[in-house]
Amino acid sequence: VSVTLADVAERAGVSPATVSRVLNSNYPVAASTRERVLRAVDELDYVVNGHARALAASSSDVLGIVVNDVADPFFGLMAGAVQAEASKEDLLAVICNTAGSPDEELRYIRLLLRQRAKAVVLTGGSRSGEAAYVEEFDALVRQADAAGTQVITCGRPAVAGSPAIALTFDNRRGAEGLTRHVVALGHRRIAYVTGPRASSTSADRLQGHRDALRQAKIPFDKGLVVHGTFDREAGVDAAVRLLDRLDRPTAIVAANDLIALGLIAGARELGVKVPAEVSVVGFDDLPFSVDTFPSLTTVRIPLVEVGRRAGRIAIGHERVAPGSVVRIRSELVVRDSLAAPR
Amino acid sequence: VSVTLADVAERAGVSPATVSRVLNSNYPVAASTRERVLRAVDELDYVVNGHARALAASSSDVLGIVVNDVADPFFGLMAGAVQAEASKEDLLAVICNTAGSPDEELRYIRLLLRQRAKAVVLTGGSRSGEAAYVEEFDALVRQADAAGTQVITCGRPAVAGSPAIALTFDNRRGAEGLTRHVVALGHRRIAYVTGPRASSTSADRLQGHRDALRQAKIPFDKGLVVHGTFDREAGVDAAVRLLDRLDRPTAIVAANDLIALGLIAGARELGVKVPAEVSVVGFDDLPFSVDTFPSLTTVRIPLVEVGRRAGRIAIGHERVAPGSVVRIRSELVVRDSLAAPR
DNA sequence: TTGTAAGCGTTATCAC
DNA sequence: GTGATAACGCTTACAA
Repeated sequence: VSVTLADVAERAGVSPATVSRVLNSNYPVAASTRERVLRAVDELDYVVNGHARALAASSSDVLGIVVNDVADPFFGLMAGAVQAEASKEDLLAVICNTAGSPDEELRYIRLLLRQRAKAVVLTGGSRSGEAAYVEEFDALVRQADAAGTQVITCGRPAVAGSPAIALTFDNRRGAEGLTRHVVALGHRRIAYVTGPRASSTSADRLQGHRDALRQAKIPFDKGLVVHGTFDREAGVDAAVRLLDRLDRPTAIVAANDLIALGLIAGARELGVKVPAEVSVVGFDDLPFSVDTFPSLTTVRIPLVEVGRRAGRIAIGHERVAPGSVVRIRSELVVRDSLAAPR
Repeated sequence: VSVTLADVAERAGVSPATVSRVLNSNYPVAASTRERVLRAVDELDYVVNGHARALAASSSDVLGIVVNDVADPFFGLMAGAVQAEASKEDLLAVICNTAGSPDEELRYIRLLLRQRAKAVVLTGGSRSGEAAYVEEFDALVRQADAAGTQVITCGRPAVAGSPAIALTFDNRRGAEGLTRHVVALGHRRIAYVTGPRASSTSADRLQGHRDALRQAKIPFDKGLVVHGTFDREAGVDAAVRLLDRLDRPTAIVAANDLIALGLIAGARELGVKVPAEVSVVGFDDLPFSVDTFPSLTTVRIPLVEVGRRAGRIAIGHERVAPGSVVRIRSELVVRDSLAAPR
């Protein structure tokens, strides 16, 4: 069905090579010939076959970005920044949405490797636990390295011996500092709403929270931990579970801002005042966290900078040795959703 | 540098054809042979060349989604929904971020056509005005049709005679209803903060606003219109311009929720109470609009359903004739950011 | 300036 | 079951 370069050549009365030259304008071609070729292209609605081209020229100008959830600004911010850098080098960045599925993630990585992408940027934490996944993932990273595709992770723990370049977030320390701050204000009964069990980000942040509790000699109470997902709804659900009872906590620490947002919304629905009756804090400092009411106390991760950095490494503007680990610092951001307990 | 199928064949002591058969498991192969081949694949870290495969098999399992801004949930919601549908058919959806640049948009569409994507889903309004862009865009849609790539637009005005399938938003009617509602509450001095001039979405919504003013016999005052972009910052800027003066409007209509969010934030900074001193309304009903303070009165566009619909059409689960137009209805959502003027 | 022809790394159609 | 071998549609020396 498809019209090929040969068809165009025939129609223009020239050789395929000439058509190719016109199309790539990387070689002198007589103006009149060029003219005829372009007309033929137009008349036939010809579109080069990218696969054939990539195969023949063994070139590739695409760069992949893998995200868990495009609708979550946490990922959107990083992805957008990577894309912006990529476009500076005329690379085309394609974003792949796994919707949180490990299988989809692997499928997309495979796709990108098959397409010989220049680089693959993986955003978000890894999945601990699932052995098959971890093994396959590591194998893919090795293959990528062998095939010359650079792998850059953003927010995933560095794997010893892996050729991937890791931009890591100090989730544990950030969470520790956050809870320490909550404790410093006098809170003792502090709940925690965590993300998916399998997520390394969840695990690290929860660990940081526990570190802070231990330092303050506050016993860790499992009954005050709610497990869920990383989205707003999880926060709303958790609010109901934590606030609709007599022995409610004076503060709730959320594993991310989206959950915190849900907590605030849930509290409002239940008629519980934030921060007067319960404090809520988040993590990530997504743009909306300044617009919630009350505005959110949280831990800032410079996501746009992370994306920009990953992009620059991917396009070779910043040279980093394979296997390097770049630690991204997070920072406490104090706003209005946290106050001393009454 | 790259290891090829032939390398694997040699290592396994079989022919390339056999390796191919093992890899695609679409043909009987002796278990022992298969075993050897797989080991060779593993040892060599072999990754099939997707371009060669696509060329030889003339197959393609990718679907493209073009968005203006990944970090904007307006696009993220649609893109995520399209992706979710695509994955049901084992298609891989790649999202391309144009960052609002017409050139990038065209580049990505070209990329997708070259890659012989199954379908291309274009989200967001079109750019009116720029003739060269419009012409090139229409040419690409024609080429896509010729090459068998289905084009589906979401929120872009339908083009007569175009083979693209258009899911259109009733921006004009939605905006008209919104402003009519504002007027009904008694507002007469109503400002409008619009998006990019070249955007069809901007133009349509502003037109709807003017329609409503005309019906109410309220003269249109250019001094009350602020031009900007579709993001939060534009709203903050507009707030300063509109509220920091004596003859300030009693209500401000924003071209989208992000702008409205900025307006509310700006008003708060200026110490102007919403809705007591100024009402603010938005458009789109993004998820956060229920979490702002006060919550946002807006017009709902069912973005997730739109994306799902586009996805279903793209994967052939829903049959729609080329050139069809599907009108998506919008709906007024009344919340707290709008009140009668004092 | 233009044409010829040899790849690029797969898959698919034959034979064996 | 397995192995040659011809496509697939393009780029790029090398010739002319």
